[in-house]
Amino acid sequence: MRKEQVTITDLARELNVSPSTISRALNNSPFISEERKKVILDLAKKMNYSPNQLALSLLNKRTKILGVVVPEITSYYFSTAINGIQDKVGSSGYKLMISQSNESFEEEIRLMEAMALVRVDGFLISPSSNTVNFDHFEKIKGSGFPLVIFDRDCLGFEADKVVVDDYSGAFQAVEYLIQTGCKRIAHITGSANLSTARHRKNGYLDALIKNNYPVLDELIVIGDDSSSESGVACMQKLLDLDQMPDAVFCYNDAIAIGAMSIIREKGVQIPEQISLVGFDDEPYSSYFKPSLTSVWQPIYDLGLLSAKILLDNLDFDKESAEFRFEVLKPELVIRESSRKIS
Amino acid sequence: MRKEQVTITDLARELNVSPSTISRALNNSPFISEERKKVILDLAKKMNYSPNQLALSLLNKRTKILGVVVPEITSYYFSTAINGIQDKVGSSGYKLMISQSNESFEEEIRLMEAMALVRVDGFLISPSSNTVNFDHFEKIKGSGFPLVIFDRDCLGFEADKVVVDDYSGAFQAVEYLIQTGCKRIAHITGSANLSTARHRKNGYLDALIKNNYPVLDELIVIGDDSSSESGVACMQKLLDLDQMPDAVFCYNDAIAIGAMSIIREKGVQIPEQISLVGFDDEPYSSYFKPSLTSVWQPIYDLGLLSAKILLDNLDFDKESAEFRFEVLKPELVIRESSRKIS
DNA sequence: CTGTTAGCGCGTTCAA
DNA sequence: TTGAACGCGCTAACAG
Repeated sequence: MRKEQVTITDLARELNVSPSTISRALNNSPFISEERKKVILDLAKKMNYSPNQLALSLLNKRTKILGVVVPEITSYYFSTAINGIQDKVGSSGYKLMISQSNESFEEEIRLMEAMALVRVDGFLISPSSNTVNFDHFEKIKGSGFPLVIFDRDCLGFEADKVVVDDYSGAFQAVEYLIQTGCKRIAHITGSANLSTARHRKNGYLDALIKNNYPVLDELIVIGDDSSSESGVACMQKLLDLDQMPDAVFCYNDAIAIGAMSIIREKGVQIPEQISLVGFDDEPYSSYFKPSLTSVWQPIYDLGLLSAKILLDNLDFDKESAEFRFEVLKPELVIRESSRKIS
Repeated sequence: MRKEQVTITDLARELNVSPSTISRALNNSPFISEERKKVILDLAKKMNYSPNQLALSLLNKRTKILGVVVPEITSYYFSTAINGIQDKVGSSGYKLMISQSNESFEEEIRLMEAMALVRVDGFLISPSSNTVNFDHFEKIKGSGFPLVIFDRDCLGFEADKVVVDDYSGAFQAVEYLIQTGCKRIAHITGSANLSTARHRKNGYLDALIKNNYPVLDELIVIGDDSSSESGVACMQKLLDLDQMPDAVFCYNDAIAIGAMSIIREKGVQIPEQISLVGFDDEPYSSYFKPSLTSVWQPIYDLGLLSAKILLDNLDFDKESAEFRFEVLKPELVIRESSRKIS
């Protein structure tokens, strides 16, 4: 059976004083005698009293809870970002309400509405890949909830945003492939609805163009999702071309790992015949054989900074200050799956 | 600036009726005329009214929030369990407050206390590897919070528990190694404080004993943690022995992956010279070269079932019913890193 | 220094 | 059918 909690009224009755006196003692107000305070504090401890945050939240209109919505929690990427978020807000006494949209637009709306009802103090959102309009964000923002968008940008929606410079990461990677002498560089891209996928693809395209490489449609493939299985399927297509590519830049490591397995299966040598580059630099990527060249992202810092910005906005209500747009720099990590610069 | 929320009082004033009438309309009580109800509902929608869960929680003494504490959210293992939990409770309108202890005992206590203050309706806990006593669990339980322990058992603490049969998984794996002709089977174990590590080690030991294999201390190594880096270090020790093992059963896949890399580096063949078996069956494990033989765990189901049990306990206050102890069965997945049965 | 009053937003008595 | 009163647990304003 649920035990009744001890309230200040209980303490007050026990000591024959008023609840406010108890309250004062508990919050060490100056307007109370030391001896009384001591007695009250002792009793509180003895009776195992703890304040009811619900009542306080109702009173203060702040819950000290932050809402976090990510596409999926099972990915190394987003769980690391959450890691950064928690490390930032934990010390300030904020708790996290976390949910995953599973890349569903409707679910994202549902989750945010539920969190709004709980009166979270603010939102940290990484939109789903199927989020096609931002009415729900506007509504949340319009209701006065501070909101920070992270990792995935939403064009046309104004808010504080923290993202990684995917374009630059992709550009670096592809230019590196060019420098190592690769001639036919393919790209396995992600959902066109993802800002990250678009930017990485643009980085790929611009690196080709800048170096006077032709852009060949047959060398750009898109899979059903961003999984290793999809990587296998996409790579299969590339291997089946009349002329195989001699390098593949993948949207992420999962795809690259899938690609690696099918390349190996076909007896094609990495990196001698095909150079392979991923994106994300997941922990296991350095343990593959050959170890995977990839673009490392400051994803923990991304979580940290997003949380910091949200906390800043919580402190003083900003009326219409300009929004922050922070871009973090990724870094190419060169390993064995790509050729060396000759 | 934070916008004031619309309350039933606002609606009442607008319509010149009492707040209770509004309340009745909103909760479609039978004691209200249809026309009034319609007017009120329309206005509520127009004014964008939404009920304040805080006030309701205070009144009902239930928040519809569940507290989840895991050692680390960044692991595939725990994030998948959380996945199962959310899928189970989401449809019932429960929200999740999730935190990671980072394997810290003190942090675990702190987090649970914070959640208790928020008055979560119940707890789903996977204890940290440094949780040496269960006073905090007893306290939480004593305060009337329903509590389910999952994945990692805590001996001596009575509660509903859902775990995986690590012993059986390990036993299966090692017996399989024996069947394939391995003679010197080593084990890289995890922190002795983890029930999972103890059970897997016992499974290893018993499989040896049952098959009249000697138990050799030099073949059992323990690392600093359960990471791939640790796997490298532990495997190094095994390779440095006068007589190298011909099989290694690892506490988890991360360790096995590390071990695999150093084995390969030394030019030792897998599985011809050394068979390698992991535990967890992480998504990437099948993509390694050679692909990793591992013990798959029903971790999503573990989350699902834990959540189900917690929800069951929430419905009707059980006074002193016996606790449930659910054990899920793991499965050996045979791949290329181990020899075949001849 | 201390007690009383009021109210955060809501649902549930009880009376009308 | 409706409204007034009350209370969930707490703090702040006011009065002593």
